[in-house]
Amino acid sequence: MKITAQEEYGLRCIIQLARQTNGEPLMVRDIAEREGLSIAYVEKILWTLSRSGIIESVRGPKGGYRLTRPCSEISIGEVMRALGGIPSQEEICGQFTGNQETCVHHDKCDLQPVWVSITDFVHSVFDRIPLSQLLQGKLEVKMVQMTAKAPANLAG
Amino acid sequence: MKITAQEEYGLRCIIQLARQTNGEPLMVRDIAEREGLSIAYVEKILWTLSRSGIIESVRGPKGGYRLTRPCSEISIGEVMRALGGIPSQEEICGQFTGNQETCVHHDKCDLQPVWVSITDFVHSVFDRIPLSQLLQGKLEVKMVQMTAKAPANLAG
DNA sequence: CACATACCTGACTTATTTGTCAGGTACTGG
DNA sequence: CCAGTACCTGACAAATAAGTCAGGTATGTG
Repeated sequence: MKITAQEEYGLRCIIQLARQTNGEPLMVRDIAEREGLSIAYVEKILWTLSRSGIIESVRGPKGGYRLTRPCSEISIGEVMRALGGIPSQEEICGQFTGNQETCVHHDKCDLQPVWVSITDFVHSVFDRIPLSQLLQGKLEVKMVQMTAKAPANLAG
Repeated sequence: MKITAQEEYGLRCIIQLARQTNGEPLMVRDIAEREGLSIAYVEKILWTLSRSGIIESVRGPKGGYRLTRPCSEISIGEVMRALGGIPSQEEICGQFTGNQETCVHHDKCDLQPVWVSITDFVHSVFDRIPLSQLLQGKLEVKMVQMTAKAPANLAG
């Protein structure tokens, strides 16, 4: 379970935009410098984000990028999805088909409930954290413990 | 946040071993057939798992692989870690350093608490599910909702 | 309207992950 | 002690992700 470069750098770039309180667009060059990334790479990442409508560009002198909505109304989850993000359960099962066209387990998969639970949870966590919350210093995220159990009639 | 092929197929292979109730080793060929994977690929995956000591091989005729402990004493988390698994917080911060040697954010990173919370949680979920629980039909995993908040003095 | 600024975008290179191949080693049975 | 079975292992090939390059387009200023 890996965090991709797209996700990490994409979130970091959009956090830079969220920091921009005066409403003026922020240049790619500035973002690249602040994050220690190349201009070309930041352009590519921001282009991806702008296609999803989360950010928009302003061309010409004094141009740059800015959020299309206040940062309190944009969740991390939305950004993650725009960046490729966490797969849905269908995507997971459709992705690992081995040598076959479809997964050999069909709907009798022991692993599927695990992936579904984890990914659903991660989605729900990310959907509840707006960008604004990341800017307020050390964010505290508390998560109550889960329980896992098989149907009682089969347990033993 | 992607599930890797190693994790998916590694877990599926070890589930096949966990199904083997008579204590006899299971051949690579059988696993490959049941999972729709090539023999060579399954060999590679099982070799990785055997290096970590979770499974062991029996050579020669009637040989194969088996778990080194009862499946009730092996957690998914342990298997995931053997397969590359979920990164620790240090690994995440050390991985995305852009053009620099180290991440430009040092310890003032807005994103770090998010990754730490999520990965800690995922670890704790996986560590609590033993392989035996996966075999008992449809596993139910319930997770109570999390809360996220910034320190009150900075909120607004 | 010319020019500088700064975004736009597809093609390309490089790195990493995924999956295969080939030849080797250990064990068992006759 | 020979032959067949089945694991062992490094090197290679293919696919995907990460990151760069080059030339283009829109906008504001004098």
